[in-house]
Amino acid sequence: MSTKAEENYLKAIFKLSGKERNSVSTNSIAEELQTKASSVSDMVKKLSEKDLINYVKYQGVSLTSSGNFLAVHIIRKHRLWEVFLVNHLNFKWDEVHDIAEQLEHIKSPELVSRLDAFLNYPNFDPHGDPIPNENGEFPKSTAIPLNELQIQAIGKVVAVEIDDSSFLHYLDKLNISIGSHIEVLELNDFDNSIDIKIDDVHRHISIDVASNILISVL
Amino acid sequence: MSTKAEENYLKAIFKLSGKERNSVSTNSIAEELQTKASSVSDMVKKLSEKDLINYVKYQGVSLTSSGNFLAVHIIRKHRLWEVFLVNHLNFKWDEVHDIAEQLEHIKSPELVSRLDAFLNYPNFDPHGDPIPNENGEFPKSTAIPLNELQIQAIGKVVAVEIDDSSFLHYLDKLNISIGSHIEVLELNDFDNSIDIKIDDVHRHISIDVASNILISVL
DNA sequence: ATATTAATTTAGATAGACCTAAATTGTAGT
DNA sequence: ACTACAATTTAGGTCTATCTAAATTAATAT
Repeated sequence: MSTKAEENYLKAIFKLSGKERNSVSTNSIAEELQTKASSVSDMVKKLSEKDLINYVKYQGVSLTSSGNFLAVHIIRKHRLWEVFLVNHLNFKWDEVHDIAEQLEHIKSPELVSRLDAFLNYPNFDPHGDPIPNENGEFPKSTAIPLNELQIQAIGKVVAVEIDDSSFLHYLDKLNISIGSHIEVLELNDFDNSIDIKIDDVHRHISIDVASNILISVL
Repeated sequence: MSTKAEENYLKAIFKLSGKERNSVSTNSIAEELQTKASSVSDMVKKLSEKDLINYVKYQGVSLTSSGNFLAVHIIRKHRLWEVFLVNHLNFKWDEVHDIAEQLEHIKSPELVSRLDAFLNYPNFDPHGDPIPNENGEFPKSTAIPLNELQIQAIGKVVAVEIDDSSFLHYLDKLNISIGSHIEVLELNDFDNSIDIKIDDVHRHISIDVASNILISVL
């Protein structure tokens, strides 16, 4: 049985290793989990003994298939709970992260599958992030980050890559939400910022914001 | 901020001290929480330092008003989640206890009040147990244990006092559920067992079962 | 090739929650 | 009033998950 701390480490490693399944450094895990590198060294040893990660001293870690499976299932729970909180308890999308962080550690496979059914087997959470099914498979998405669009491209916001409340709050202020239609007006080479049009309003956004907004091109 | 362990102790003390708010012994807490008396001694000291309980060595403990408040709110969360699990996720009443034990420790006042609203401010959980409101006040009930009924009395089952799945399963087998109509046919002095009629079927039940079924007399 | 530096690991502590075994206290029965 | 026993507490240890500070290893730059 995995502890909450272990689950948080697996989730962090999953997140950091990205789609390319890169190996992840001790320091980056420490940064992600707001803890010290020495603590990470300790935990990484334990996870390795449990065969949840591959670990060679001084060479970073990567998830084993069972570690990956566990991580994905925690993400599944997190995102299902977010759907519940937003769709049924009327939370806003920027309010649910911390609560879902707690709920994701509830242990009951039956609960997860019934929650999934109750929510009508959603494929995406309120931030547009894909929800893996019980086999750990993610729904496909062809979305690309807003900053990779061509000039004059028109697309629809399908997801955001950060679930941090200050970021989401900022998007709310710009009137950007899942489903918003966006047209790229101008790409500014000097700072990589972008001029866009949303609901006929012109906006100027930074690369940091744009790269975390996923678009499906129309 | 209270830990899970502390919350479980407060809940246990609340349960054991009963309506009379009796002082509770170390041993009984250990028994209730399936732990050792020495562990209870340790924890009781900590809770006392936090002013959640009154504690004098060798003389048992009782909840302070803030301890009581906390305990009641955990019970509130537990019971609200049980309503959710049974009414919305279609769990059976004998399946929800362990999951609610986990959910009750989720920390988010906003979540509790929204869940309460979503569930339509229920007064009783699926076992008929009263759900305290946000001020910690329990809805009144005039129900009495089945074993205290007079012969020939007719009543309705309004609650059960044990949440244990084997007990609930047994009641299912006897066809007893919240709302069942029961008539007392015979009281057997020698073993305090009772003959009852449910849905025109005669049943024989022990005092141990009867004392945990609460009846509202018709 | 080697020295510096940055990343990582180890050593040794701490805090929470538990344990066993030993010591202490309260109380019931004579 | 005293003794025996049961209940309770203390002492000292374990395990998990942290930490700081020191030591080690890897990588980089000259």
